Amino acid sequence: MTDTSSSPDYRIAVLDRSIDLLEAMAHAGGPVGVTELSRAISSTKSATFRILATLEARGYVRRVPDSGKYQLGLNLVHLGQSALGRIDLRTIARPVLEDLHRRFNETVNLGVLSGGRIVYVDMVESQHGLRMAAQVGAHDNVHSTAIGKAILANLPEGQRESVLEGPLPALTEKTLTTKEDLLKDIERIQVSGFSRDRGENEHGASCFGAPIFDARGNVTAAISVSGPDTRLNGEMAEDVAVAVRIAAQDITDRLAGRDG
Amino acid sequence: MTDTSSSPDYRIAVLDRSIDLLEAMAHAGGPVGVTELSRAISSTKSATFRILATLEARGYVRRVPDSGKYQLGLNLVHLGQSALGRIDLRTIARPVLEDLHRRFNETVNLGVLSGGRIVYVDMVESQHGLRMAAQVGAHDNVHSTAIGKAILANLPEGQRESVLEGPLPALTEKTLTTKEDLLKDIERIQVSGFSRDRGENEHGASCFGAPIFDARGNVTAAISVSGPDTRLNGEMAEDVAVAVRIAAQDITDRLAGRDG
DNA sequence: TTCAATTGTTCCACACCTCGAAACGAAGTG
DNA sequence: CACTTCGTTTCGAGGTGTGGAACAATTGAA
Repeated sequence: MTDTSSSPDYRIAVLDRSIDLLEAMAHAGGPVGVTELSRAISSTKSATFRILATLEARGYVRRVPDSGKYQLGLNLVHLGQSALGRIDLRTIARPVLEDLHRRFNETVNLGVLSGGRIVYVDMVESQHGLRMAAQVGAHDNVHSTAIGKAILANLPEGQRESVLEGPLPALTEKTLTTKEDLLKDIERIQVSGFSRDRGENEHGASCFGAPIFDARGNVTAAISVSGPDTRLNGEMAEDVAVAVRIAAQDITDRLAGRDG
Repeated sequence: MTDTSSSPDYRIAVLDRSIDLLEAMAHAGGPVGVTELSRAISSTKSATFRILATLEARGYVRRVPDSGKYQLGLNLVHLGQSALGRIDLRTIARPVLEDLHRRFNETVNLGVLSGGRIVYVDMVESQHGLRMAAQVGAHDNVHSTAIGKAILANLPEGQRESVLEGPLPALTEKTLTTKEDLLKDIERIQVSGFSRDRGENEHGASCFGAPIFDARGNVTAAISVSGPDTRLNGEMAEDVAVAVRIAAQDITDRLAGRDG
């Protein structure tokens, strides 16, 4: 994501480069060396080495013993948890997610809109071998997920427009990729109170979502229940849709201080 | 933590300062303004503003709407999860932690040694109202925790010495604060195979721990079961001690590829 | 409503910080 | 043994990030 706003550029180059490096390490999926990282961030070995040395001294990068390679350090976990911990939503929503999980034994997700993307902030995974799964902290699309569409349907007009005018890539052959198609779906969501992802984000997966509002009535998050469409169909699907809507309303009520 | 090694100083000042700022925000526990942050990191408002602008552009800091204050951004979650995800240990250990939790309904922890401190990487909390609890990503002392002492007892001599020569602060009146006392306790741990924290880290808490070894036989982590000493005593305590040792051995076997 | 205090934002001269290139030592490979 | 590649170190220099000041916006008290 680049800053395309018209605000003056206060960016600090070496800090941008350091973030590039951390993201490259997250992407690498295993220990990486100085030279490989310098190539990944289009920098020199000496500049890369100095960034690594600073991050290592502070515990944000770790040198793998006897290998000369680096990986992300555990102090990032604390910052990540602190970032998550700031969300009262997560604490309040958790019991509701667990109730849904107990009832249907499918994967239950909680996501928020952040930087034009959905970020998963909590998750209770199904115990079935075949199940939907993602990772807390992972990003996903707005236009092709049940959580994203549930939020989109309840955003103020201007914010919705800026999402719909943006890129709408096809993830599967079922993804809605035009503004017109999405607006029709959004109308249905506004009437029914829940969203549905019929294999739009992941082939063979089905997912029901519903929006969560804060005390001022702004949509801030959504929850969803997802699984293979071989399980989430017929009467089961109707039960899940109803339950997700009620659960999301329950979370909204708790956030507003109304007893559930 | 400052880098006190004798290695040449490759530190980048603005990166150190940026990390100071992120840590100050994590510590603040709520949205903070530019001036407050500049004071917290002993910098000027303009320098602080530029760091915030860069971090905000990249999603690592978020500006709270209509307030001019900042809080940690959700992109930190992804880095934190990536840092955690690198630990196969966590995935392998989780079912074992859950078994211990089901059996005793006390808080079960998994921790690793990192930067001379214990970092909790996973945790299953007791369902009792009165329970031990911490946060994944949180740090703790080596010399006063069951996890820390379990690791300490199995470190190579040189590594153990450097911990024991370091500061050994008293957390409670029961904390072992001399190298001599800790060495006696370490001998007992080496013979029995488990460690015990009798209110050394937290008044009124009891905790049993056992070490986990990697495929090469190096101690890398430990698990523990903890609760109030009103519950963890007598025969129950003996059962927990035995179970923790067996569980840690189970995790060690799984890491080495031996069927549990 | 007015005023003072505080905070957030912007600007610019310049000091010094970070850079890149080059060199060196170590490790691995044929 | 020779060559290649990588990690580490050094240093002169250019340009980046700084700090202080000024300005705009916000807040709170009278």
